[in-house]
Amino acid sequence: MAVHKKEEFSTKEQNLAAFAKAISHPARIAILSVLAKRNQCICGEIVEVLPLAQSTVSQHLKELKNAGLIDGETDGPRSCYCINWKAFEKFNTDFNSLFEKLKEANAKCC
Amino acid sequence: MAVHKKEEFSTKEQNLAAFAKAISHPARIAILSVLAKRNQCICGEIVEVLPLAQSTVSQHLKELKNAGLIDGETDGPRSCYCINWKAFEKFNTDFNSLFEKLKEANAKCC
DNA sequence: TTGTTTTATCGTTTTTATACGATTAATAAG
DNA sequence: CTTATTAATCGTATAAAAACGATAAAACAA
Repeated sequence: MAVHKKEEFSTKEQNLAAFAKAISHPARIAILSVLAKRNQCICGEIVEVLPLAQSTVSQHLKELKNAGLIDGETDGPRSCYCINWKAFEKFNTDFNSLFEKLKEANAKCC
Repeated sequence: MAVHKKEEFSTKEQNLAAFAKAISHPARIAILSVLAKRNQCICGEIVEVLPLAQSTVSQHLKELKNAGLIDGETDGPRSCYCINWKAFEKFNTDFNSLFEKLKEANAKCC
């Protein structure tokens, strides 16, 4: 049991789910929000704003980066991060292509 | 350790994260996609389409319902589900209000 | 070279999620 | 009343996520 079957779904479904997973924690929403407001930001500034330990923030940043939602590069001993807007545009497109089609129908159950 | 700190973030951040969490699994994306295409659908039809056991699908449906993304009502021994479009509109609004503002800036790191 | 600052990684613990089979509950059909 | 159909729930096993402290690595400063 507990064998994961994610790979049995379509690529589009997997991609959408992966993006959603990346933003499925309030800390990561908060990180993205800070990056959106400041355009770019070093790790330490994010740690100051969040109610989490440095190692935990670093972990969240890593997940966001792995999911492709942010880019990061080192600047001396610091790490500078910014949002990868292309990933957000892709999410919006795929999201709408799956769910927007019938919105005007506004059906109720049965 | 491993104390969860989700409650220390803003309501908006928590709501966005909760919505994202609900769609963070390809099976739930697939369920929503089926519901969007068919407008409404009984549980058994969804089970037929997905590569998962009935109990697992039922679990996913419960999560989607708890998160407010779908509505469901019983029809005899069957259960009929449909998408709650209002929840999707709210997600779109909140999502954009957090992240859309600086898109045109399109900044690169540092 | 030595020390300081900054961030990433490691190891660990606790909690949550995923998945299934088995069972239960409820309705419909005979 | 009995039986079949349908879906939800329970119990359980495994996997993944969240969080922290401690440590390591890298760059800069003294």
